[in-house]
Amino acid sequence: MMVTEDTLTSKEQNFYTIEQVASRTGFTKRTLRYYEEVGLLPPTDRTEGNYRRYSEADIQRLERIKNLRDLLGFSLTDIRKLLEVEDERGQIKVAYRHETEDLAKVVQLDRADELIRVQIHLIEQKLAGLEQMRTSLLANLESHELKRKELLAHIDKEIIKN
Amino acid sequence: MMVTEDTLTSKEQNFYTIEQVASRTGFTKRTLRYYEEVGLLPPTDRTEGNYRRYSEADIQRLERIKNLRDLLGFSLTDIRKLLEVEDERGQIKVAYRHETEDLAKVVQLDRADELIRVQIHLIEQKLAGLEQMRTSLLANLESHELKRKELLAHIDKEIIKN
DNA sequence: GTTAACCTTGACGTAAACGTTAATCTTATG
DNA sequence: CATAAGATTAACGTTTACGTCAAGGTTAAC
Repeated sequence: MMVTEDTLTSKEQNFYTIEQVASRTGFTKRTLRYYEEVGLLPPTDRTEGNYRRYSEADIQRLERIKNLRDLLGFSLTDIRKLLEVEDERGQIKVAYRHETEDLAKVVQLDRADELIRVQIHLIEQKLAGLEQMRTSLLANLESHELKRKELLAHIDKEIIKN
Repeated sequence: MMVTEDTLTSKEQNFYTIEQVASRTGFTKRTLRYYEEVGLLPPTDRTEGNYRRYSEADIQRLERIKNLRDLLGFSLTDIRKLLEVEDERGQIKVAYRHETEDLAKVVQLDRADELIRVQIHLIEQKLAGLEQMRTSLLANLESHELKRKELLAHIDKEIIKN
């Protein structure tokens, strides 16, 4: 039998089995392996027996993926690109300590910004479309409200007449 | 050779070939036929020679479908259900002239509103998620701007020193 | 140390949403 | 009326995003 609770609370480093991550994130185990396979999630740590061990960081990345997929409707390819940009940004921060050329840093910042701006543009397009849809739907509700009043007034008249 | 402009402006009834609809909506011709096949778009009128003739109403429905698909990320099955609801609403309007029961109309309006509200809720959730993403990305740009200034200042100092 | 529960990697299967090709028919000009 | 440009259906192909075995290795508990 297997434990259901995490037994590695010793070093405060919390790890999770694929089963635990599946139940906590809502993804299936298959999906978790698939995301690793296609490069959405970097290969996790492994145990001695080659079992995957997920970290808190992995889980947070998965939550991010879920938002991008379910909330924003991005394809996995889109998501991978988005996350690659973020990863690159992370690496820029690391490079900050090892890079000797200040100019090279600036160039990398410029590159990161360029990609971020692309993302923002995409997001703003979706925002505009969604807002338009919303106002249109709200207008529908308004017009229904009017019709409802008319109908109810008419019904009242009928009642009074009898 | 075929005309590129519509030649049927006689009865003010504007019709479009599948090619024209494709270029105006951004869907491919294959997709337009497919949507008809799976019941997303009701079978259009046909010409004598069995060519599809799209109306303005068809185009508007297609724009709606595009929004639901691209902006909200609904599956075609979801969209079909949503549009079926709207069709129901359309039929309510027709029923407006034939329905004798005012109360029945009100009930149907209520039902329609309920479903519209569900859509609005979905949209607002997506809006919130997108706005959060945008502000987060904008914050990134800001912080990069700061770092860039620091780096450039440092570079200037180096230059002056030499 | 065996067994049940859980993991691993293939590898093949599948549903959705179209793409592509083929064979044939229409139709607006020259 | 011939013909090029565009339309039709039918059918098979493709991509994405996983589902589903199958064959075997691992581990905790008895």
